[in-house]
Amino acid sequence: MNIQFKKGVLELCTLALLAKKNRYGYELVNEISKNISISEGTIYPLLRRLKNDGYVTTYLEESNEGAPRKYYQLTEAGKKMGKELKEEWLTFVKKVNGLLKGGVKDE
Amino acid sequence: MNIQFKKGVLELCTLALLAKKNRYGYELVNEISKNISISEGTIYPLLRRLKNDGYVTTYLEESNEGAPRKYYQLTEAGKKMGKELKEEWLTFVKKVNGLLKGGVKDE
DNA sequence: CAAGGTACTGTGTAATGCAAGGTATTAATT
DNA sequence: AATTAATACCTTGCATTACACAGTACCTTG
Repeated sequence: MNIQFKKGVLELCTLALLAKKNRYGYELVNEISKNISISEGTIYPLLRRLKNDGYVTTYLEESNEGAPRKYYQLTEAGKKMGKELKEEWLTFVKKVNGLLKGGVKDE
Repeated sequence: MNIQFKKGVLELCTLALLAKKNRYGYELVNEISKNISISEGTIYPLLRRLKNDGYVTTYLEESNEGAPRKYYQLTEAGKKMGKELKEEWLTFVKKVNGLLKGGVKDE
């Protein structure tokens, strides 16, 4: 998979998944990996960034298996950011697809 | 506009535009800028990379105004690369959009 | 202790932004 | 005619940023 396409999109995906329900980091990696190949070392720094920027809060919860899970929860700012990013993404895709098709017509 | 979304996509757009007809650098900047904001300093290094990788060849042609124009022309490898990148892009977009919608259903 | 689930860190890569520089041609000015 | 301005065009260098990859560390169960 083309690495470059992912830039900026992982943040969008993360916010979108968290908009559905709270999740812990390892779970996010697995969910996203179903569609887009990523590794843990990519998600955790991203989550820390989101927390530093005030888009998510975290809380710990015990797990039946393994270490306690750190759940991530969207703040109001995070929800807003998620919506905006999604809009930007959809607009961006339209523009790119426009370039892919057109380009000959005029001039 | 979200800078990160552009990563990898500019190459795709460039190859797509060149697939329609040969163009010179400055023209490419203007064409792409109609949809996606970029600057010359971004496109020229990209074009050089494409040339080094054997995806395009170049030839000079005089211009009525200003310096002679360096036209960029796709090689066979470039055409192939363009098609592949486009496929990858379309697939990628589908997957991302899938994540944006779904995410709750299963599990 | 072994194994696997979970969280985190550090270093490297690669694409883009931005700013600045450089060349060539035409038009305006002197 | 010579200088200058303006425009079109090409190039380079440094900073930024997100992601990959590999490695560390903890916890729990068997």
